[in-house]
Amino acid sequence: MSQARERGIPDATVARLPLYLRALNGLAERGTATVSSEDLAVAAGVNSAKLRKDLSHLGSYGTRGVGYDVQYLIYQISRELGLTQDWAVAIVGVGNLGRALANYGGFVSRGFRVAALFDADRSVVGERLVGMAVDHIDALESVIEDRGVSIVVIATPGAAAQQVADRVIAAGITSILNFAPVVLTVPDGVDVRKVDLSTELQILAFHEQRKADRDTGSPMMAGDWAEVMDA
Amino acid sequence: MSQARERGIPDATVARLPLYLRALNGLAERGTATVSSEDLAVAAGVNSAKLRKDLSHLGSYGTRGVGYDVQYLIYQISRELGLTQDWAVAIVGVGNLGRALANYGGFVSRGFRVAALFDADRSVVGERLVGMAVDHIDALESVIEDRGVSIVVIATPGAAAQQVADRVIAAGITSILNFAPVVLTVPDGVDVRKVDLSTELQILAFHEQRKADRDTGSPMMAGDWAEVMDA
DNA sequence: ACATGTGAATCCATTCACAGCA
DNA sequence: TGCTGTGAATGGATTCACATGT
Repeated sequence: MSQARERGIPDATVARLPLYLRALNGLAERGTATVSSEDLAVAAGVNSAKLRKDLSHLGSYGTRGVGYDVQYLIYQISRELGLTQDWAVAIVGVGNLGRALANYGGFVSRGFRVAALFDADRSVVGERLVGMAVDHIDALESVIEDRGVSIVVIATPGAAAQQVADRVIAAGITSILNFAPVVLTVPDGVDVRKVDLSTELQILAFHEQRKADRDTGSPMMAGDWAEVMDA
Repeated sequence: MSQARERGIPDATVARLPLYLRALNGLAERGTATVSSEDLAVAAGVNSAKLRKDLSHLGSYGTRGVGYDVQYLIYQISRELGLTQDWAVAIVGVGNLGRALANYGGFVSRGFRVAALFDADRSVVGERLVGMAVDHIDALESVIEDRGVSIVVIATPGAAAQQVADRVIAAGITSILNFAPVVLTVPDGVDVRKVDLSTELQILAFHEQRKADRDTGSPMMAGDWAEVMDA
């Protein structure tokens, strides 16, 4: 039975666990004690076979004929995701986006804590934000060390991002959430996840265009690319 | 030859096209005229076989023995993504995040234009932001119609998101970029992409925990979940 | 000689469908 | 009976490796 917990949970599964956790928290708030894979799947927006397979990678936490205990499953998923400890997060780049991230309540949900803010602009350094003074980027390494930061969010302009990544990695960081629109090059063992607004918009535009083409029946002319390109 | 353009490009490929486009723009700025799949793959952070397979879905735009013409490939990918027209984007929810998105220059890169801003808070309505007055959410349908909005970004609190989605969909929108931490339920034919900060952090925490466990060799005790859960 | 474009092989994820258990 | 947990079947995506064309 269950080869489950011995080695690696599939990436696709890990990526959905936060989703399940959120759905479970919603159920818990409404006082639901027990939930079937079918109901939980609906709440999380996935199909129930996938949900059961995903949960089976963690272990056998359900009861046949009954379903899953909501509180128990919340705990198991939280533990698996490492949310029973709290993680010190640093945000590098306190521009529009960095500020929004620092203030965004849901962002620093249970398990995470903004422990440091950095910027290169001296006129921003010292400003207080969510009860925390912005440090100058010069202090990056020492502050990361002192405050036990283990996850770094990069919210700088694209041009600065790789350099910031290099420095935090040298300082021992192995988990980076990158909002800058560049591909970061990092050594093995460092995890980078990226959030890329313009990429997401472009993917939507692609599908939107497809829908429009299908409706009008217009065949999307080949066109002379040269005239569009120069400037 | 090439079944390419006749029917659907794989989703995984579509999701990478913006990446290639960005890498190509970087090369173009440095005056590079021609690039091999190997070099472009490095710039985009993928492997070259994947890159070639991806591009082959668009057509045969390379030259054997030579590589790809940078400008030409930029044009072809742009066209495929629908970036040769410009898309009117509305942002719903002008809080911290909505403001950051509106101001984020790279966000509204070539092909996209912020055409409307909405908020439910009367004290925000009328405020000007990126040369545009914030409209009250009551005007959602009429403004979307009037300004030809085709992509809506939801940056509201979670509780309002589904309601906003229902309304914009009723108004004819079929492309939504959702920043609110909820699973949106939408009819077939509507595309939703979500950007979820806390999910990304949780995925990083999972891997970070794995690394820590591997280093310490600590087996992650089973623990009594009850004591962690009550409150 | 060289780099693309692509069948074939492989790997991973999803879905099906049912055995096993409460 | 009802719902979980999971082998088996399916479907996609990635990678390999080379035939093809310049």
